[in-house]
Amino acid sequence: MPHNGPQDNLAVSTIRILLVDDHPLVLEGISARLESEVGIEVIGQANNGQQALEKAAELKPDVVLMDISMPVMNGLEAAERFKSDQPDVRVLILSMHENREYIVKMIQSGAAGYVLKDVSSDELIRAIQTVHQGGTYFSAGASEALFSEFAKSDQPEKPDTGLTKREEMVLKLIAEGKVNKEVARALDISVRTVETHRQNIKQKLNIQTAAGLTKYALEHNLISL
Amino acid sequence: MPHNGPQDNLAVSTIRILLVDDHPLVLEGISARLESEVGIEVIGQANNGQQALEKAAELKPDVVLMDISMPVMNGLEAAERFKSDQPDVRVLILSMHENREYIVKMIQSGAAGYVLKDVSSDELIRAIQTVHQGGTYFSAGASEALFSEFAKSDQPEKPDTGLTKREEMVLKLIAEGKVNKEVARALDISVRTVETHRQNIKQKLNIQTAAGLTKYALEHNLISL
DNA sequence: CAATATCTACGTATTACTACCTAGAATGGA
DNA sequence: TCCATTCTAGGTAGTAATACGTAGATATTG
Repeated sequence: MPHNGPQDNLAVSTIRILLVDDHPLVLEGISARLESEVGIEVIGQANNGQQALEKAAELKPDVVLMDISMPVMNGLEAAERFKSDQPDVRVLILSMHENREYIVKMIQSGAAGYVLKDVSSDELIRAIQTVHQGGTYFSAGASEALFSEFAKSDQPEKPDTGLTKREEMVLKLIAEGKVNKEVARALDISVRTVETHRQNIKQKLNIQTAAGLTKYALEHNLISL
Repeated sequence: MPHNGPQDNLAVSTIRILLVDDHPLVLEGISARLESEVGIEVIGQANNGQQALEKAAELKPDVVLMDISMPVMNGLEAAERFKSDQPDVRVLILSMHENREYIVKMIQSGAAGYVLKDVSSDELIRAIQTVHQGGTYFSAGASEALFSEFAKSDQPEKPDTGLTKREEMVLKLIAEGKVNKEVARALDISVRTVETHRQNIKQKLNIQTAAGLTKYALEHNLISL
C-alpha cells in the first residue's frame, strides 16, 4: 500500500505552521519554541479565527496551531470552517481547557488534535508532526478527559439494581415495549405473576409508570437502543 | 502545575520497549527499526499475551508494543490484564486491522494508542514517544475509523420524527414517566387532549405501548438519560 | 432445621390507557 | 378565500395496568 502526500515529505520538507492566538505573548513564546526546531517553520500568525482562515488561504500552511477562545471567531467555529473550506489544513488545538465537552466538540469540528497548554516543547513538536502525517494527537490530560468517558459510555456495565434475576428479566421485556400478556408468554408464566413482578419492581425502584420503567432500564443498561 | 513521572525523563533516559508479536519476522523487523533510534531500547520480546505479561513483570518496560491477534492470549485480553495488573505500563497496539470495533475495544481495554502496521518508522517512534509521555496516539487510518463514528454518536441531532411540536412535547413528558394527568397539568390542557395526542403519536410512529414510546423518545434524542 | 428470599399465582377494586370516533377554533399557505 | 394542518376536547367501550392483599412451592443459607 504505497503512500503519497505530505506523509513522505517529512524528511525533505519542513512543516509549515500558522499560529493562531489572541495573546501576542503566547504567539511569541510558541513561535520562539518552534523556530529553533528543524523541520518546523512558522510561516504566519493570526489573532483570531477570521484572520486565521484568510491567512491560511493565502499562505497554505500544513498545520494550523490554534487556541480555542478568541474574539471575532473562536477556534471551534474556525475549525469547522477549515474543515469545509480548506480540508487539507490540519488543525491542532492548543488549549488550556481540560474540559471534555470542549475536546469532544473540537473533534466534531474536525480538529486533528488537542494539546493542553502546559505541554513540553518536545510534546508540542511531536503533536505537530503527528497531525501533519494525518494522525490524531491528544496530550495526556486531554486523552484522559476524553476516553475516561468514552470508554465508559460504550461499555455496557450492569450495576446492581437490587432486582432479582426474574424481575430484571420482566423489566427488560416491559422496557422493550411488551405488554404483560406478551411478557407472560415469553417467560411462560401467568399474567398475574408478571403483574406481581411488575408491582414489586415498581415498588423497589419507586417508579410509577411503564414509561418510567423503560427509562430506568435504559439508564441501567438492561436494554439498549 | 508541575509534572512528575516519565514525562520529564525523556531527554535523560531511554524508553524501554517490550515487543510482542507472534511472527518472528515482524519482531525482528520492528526491533531493527527501533534499535537504530536513540532514546529507544528494545529490552525484550514475547510471542503472545501470556508471555508479554510475564516478561513485563520481570523487565519493567515503559511501553509494550503489541499485536492484537496472537495465540494463547490475544492483545485485547493482554491489554486488560496490563491495565489491572501493571497499570504503569503503556500499551501501544500495532495492528493491521483498521476496523473500528477493534479500535474501540482496545481503548476500552486500556490501550494508550493504536498504530496501523503500514506506518513509517518515524511515525511509530513518534507514537511510542507519545504514549510514553502519557498521551494517546492513533495513526491516520485508525483515528479516521474511530472518530468518524464517534463524532456522529455524540452529536445530539434531532431527526425528523414526523410529529408536530405539541406531539413531541407530549411524547417527551410521557417518556419521562409522566401519566396523562400530569402531562395535562404540565401543558395546561385537558386529559382528553393528551389522550388524543397520545393516540396520534402512537399511530404515527406505529408504537403500541407507553414503554415503546419512551424507547422511541430516547432513540430520537427527545429526552436524555 | 428454621429463617429468608424468590418465584409463582390469584382476588378485588380502582385507575389508566387504548381504540375509534366526531368536531370546533386557530393558523398558515396556495 | 379555501384548504390543510394543528391543537383542542369530548363520547363510548373495552383492555391493561395499578394498588393492596394473600399464599403455596422452592431454593438458599446461617
